[in-house]
Amino acid sequence: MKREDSLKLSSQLCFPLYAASRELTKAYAPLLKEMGLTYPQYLVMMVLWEDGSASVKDLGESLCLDSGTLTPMLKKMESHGLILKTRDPEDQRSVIVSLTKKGSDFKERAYAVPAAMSCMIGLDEAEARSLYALTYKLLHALQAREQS
Amino acid sequence: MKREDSLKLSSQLCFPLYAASRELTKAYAPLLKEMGLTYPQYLVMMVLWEDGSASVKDLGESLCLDSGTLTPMLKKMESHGLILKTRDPEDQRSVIVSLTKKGSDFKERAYAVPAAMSCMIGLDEAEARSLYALTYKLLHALQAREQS
DNA sequence: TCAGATTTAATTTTATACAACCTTTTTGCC
DNA sequence: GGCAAAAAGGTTGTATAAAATTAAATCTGA
Repeated sequence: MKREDSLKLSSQLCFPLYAASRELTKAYAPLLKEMGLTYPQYLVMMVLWEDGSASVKDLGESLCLDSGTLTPMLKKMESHGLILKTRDPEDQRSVIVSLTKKGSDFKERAYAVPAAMSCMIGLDEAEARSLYALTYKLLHALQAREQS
Repeated sequence: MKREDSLKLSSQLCFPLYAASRELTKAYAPLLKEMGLTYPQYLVMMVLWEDGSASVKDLGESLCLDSGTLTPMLKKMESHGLILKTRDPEDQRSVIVSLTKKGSDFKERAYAVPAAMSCMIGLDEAEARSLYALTYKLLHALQAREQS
């Protein structure tokens, strides 16, 4: 690529990723609205549906989010009756997040979400698999960079 | 995929996209810091470096951002001396954004940014091209959905 | 054992994002 | 011309995000 093209928006790999990520969040919104969830909140719920409970640190590592984002988000989810927060008796620094009955029951309704989304992405299965692999590879490369 | 797996975080196509997008923004930050730009502001600058000037509507269409995001962002960029805002004499509704000398001069320094980023993404050229194509395909599919 | 280092959350500050709504201006259309 | 509809940008309210700082609890090595 010529130097003078390297600053064109259309040459950027990062821009469609950034834009598609935001459009995806917007596409999720109407599906999650009936459960009163936002997309990041839905991700927290997925971790909890799978693992039962998790510390704030665990959630942060799973979702690549820090406490500055999670703490206010979890506070809202708690006030909406989806989760409970308790201190770990073994280590009082750690806050354990778990599901309420309501939060747990939402799992059944949530199965409709990935089903509906798969119709919206406009990719066939091979493309979706390829995109999945590439975004994870990119994510891991960027995370490795953070250590140094 | 089995139904019970469909809500696992590791089955989601959207999550690595969402996480990688945020990690990318973080990776850009130190490169842009010396120019006092954030990643979204850098995108605005790229449009202006390429086109010279653009209305708020043009910027919104190019970057998939609405006035609720752009208006305060452009206000900051103006106060930092990077851009100018003038009303279009042809259409008083429209605000034309253009570069100051300082903003224009930053283009030379910015060539270092895509060069540095290409080393960070951990993808070879074929993978980068493939990811570019897939994210644009996804972006366009999601945008088409918005009309309906 | 106990002082310092580390870990874990919470808080604060700054900067997006987006939906919903509002104001001003322009455009159609009769 | 006159007026409804559309277009453009701004405003408000809510929800992330991330960096930097603080505070509390735990761990660790001399």
